[in-house]
Amino acid sequence: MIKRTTLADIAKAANVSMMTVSRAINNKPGLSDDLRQRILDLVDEMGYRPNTFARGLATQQTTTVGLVVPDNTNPFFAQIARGVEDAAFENLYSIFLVNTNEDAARETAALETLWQKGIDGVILCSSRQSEEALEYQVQRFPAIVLVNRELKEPHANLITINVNDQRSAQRVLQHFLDLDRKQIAYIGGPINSFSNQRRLEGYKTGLRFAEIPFDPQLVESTQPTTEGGREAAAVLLQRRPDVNAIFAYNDLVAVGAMQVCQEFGKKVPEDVAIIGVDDIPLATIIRPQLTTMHVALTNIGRLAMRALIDIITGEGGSAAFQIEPELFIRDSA
Amino acid sequence: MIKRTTLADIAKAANVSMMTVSRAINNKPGLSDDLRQRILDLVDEMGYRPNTFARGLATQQTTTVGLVVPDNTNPFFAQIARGVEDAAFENLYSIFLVNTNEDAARETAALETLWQKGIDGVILCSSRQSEEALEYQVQRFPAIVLVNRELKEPHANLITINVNDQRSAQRVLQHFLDLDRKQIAYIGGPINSFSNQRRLEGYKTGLRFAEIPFDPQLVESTQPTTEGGREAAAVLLQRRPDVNAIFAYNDLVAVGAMQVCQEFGKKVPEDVAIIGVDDIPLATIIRPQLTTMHVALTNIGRLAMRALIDIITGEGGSAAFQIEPELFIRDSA
DNA sequence: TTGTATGCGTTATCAT
DNA sequence: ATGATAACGCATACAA
Repeated sequence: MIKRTTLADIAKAANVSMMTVSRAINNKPGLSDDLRQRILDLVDEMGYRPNTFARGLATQQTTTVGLVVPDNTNPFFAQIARGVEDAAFENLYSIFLVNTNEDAARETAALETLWQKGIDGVILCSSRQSEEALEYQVQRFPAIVLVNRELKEPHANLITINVNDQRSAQRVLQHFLDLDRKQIAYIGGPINSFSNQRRLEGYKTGLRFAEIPFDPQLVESTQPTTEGGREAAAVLLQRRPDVNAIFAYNDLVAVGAMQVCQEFGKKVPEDVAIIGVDDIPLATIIRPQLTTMHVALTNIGRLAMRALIDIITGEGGSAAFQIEPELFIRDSA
Repeated sequence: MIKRTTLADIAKAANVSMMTVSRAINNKPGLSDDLRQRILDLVDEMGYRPNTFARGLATQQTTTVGLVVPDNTNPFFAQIARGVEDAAFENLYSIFLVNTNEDAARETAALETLWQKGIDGVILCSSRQSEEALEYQVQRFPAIVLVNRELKEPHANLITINVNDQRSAQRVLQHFLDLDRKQIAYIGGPINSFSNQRRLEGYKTGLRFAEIPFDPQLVESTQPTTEGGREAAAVLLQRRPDVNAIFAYNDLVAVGAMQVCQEFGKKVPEDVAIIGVDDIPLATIIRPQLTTMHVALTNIGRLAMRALIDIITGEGGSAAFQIEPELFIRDSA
């Protein structure tokens, strides 16, 4: 393996002090243009690259952030991660990726590990931590962006980004009612998921507007996966064969539900209309194409990363972004 | 923000030297059990956690590796990434995620950035670098695992993991022939992709075995996406309406091709049989379910990470793993 | 069993 | 304009 060239090597070769070299490569004033050029040439020639973490030790800035997601395999988070990574790359930041597997303990462990690295900030997606645990994390990290999660108290180093789940759910209900569907079921995600709770609220509010009594029999909870959607839909359809509309927690669940409906001999959308949330690529791949609440996932990722940088550089903080999804009407409803 | 507790803080509080504390937390011999316990208690109490990178500076080991993929949004790489991350987590390693967007220049830039961090190794997926460029990377990084790419020369700090694309393609052809299909098209991925070239070779070999002349008209190249599959299939079907079997570069392409076939009024698999590669989750979600060469993607990720650790710890290196895919017969062929 | 000196690669501070 | 020295947080080598 090639030995790394260090500042000291360049300094020796140029017959100057390390500080002069440091100034040269960091574009700081304090040396003649001639010398600077001579040093830069040498840097090029000897293939010198500053060690990020040695620099980080000295400056207390690592230009490195953590990205914590439940599962990078889930298209929802994959899209967000892509946005985060793109924005990070553009701003010369690097990202640590960690999966929590939807497990609060593993999430805590992940944050612990990240903290040990002295990174500049964290983007935490769909956190399962308790309010207090999160408060603690907000205190210890220099900067935090929470995606899909809120916190009661504002903090100068915290920005939250949330999809407007309530409105999203209400928009879905409205569309079902426009379609004259009244037996509207909600297949929700994990019960301890916050966005699930908000969507459930929106679902109830939507029903109230339409003066349809809330019926617990029309609500199921499940894992946010296709398989979860299948299981929940099967239970639901057995219990209430009269269902003619399903609002699914996300597109994955919606697709699972759609398949089970078809397997039960119900046509989509004629017999059962289905609407998902997120608009992941799968939504336009399956047939019938999924009507869904479109969320600009990659943009959320980019926004999250930029917000984090803003906090780090002291230009932001204490904001709460609301992302407004839009109903994309396709073929399933 | 809470001030970080350092070794020095603990040392002062315990009235011992930093070294004693260091020994205590690293489980090294050289101090009484009493003292060790007293220090550990203090560590707990004061919430001390060693700074990974400060430690890395001293030891030249960061327990951090880079994961370079074309696009973490692509289920293929998402699955691999998940395996890598899981294995990393289990072994207390952290991973930097970088997307290259299938762009060789961006890949080079990514590796440059990673190298600046002084990480312990890199897992490089589907590299688009030239042979020489890769040789250079192998020389500068302490450890490298190449997924989906080979190198002519072996290196002590290099391990490659490749799917047996040739055999994979031949198996597909064999299945088509069993089905009595003779007009077999190949919708390949990007022309500069190595696995694409190997699959094309396998396709040709398969034809030769069956004594079917190779017909360039039956080969198309495209992006490894559903959209790419759609475009290529449309061109193909227009040019050769007699096609009755399609071997697709991957499942995404296969699904796109399948849809276009259906839109052209061809039934799958009756009129056109289709087989993909990878067996991503989508393969079992769409209807008809996709017949495909199953590749244990998450396992590849885990294997890659473990191989990398083996090189780092000096227990491995200079190996070339071949992953044998298996034909999963479902409904599309 | 415990401590001291030194170095990892870089930057900040204060001199010159 | 340039350099010497200390500091970042930790570990290694060597003393005591």
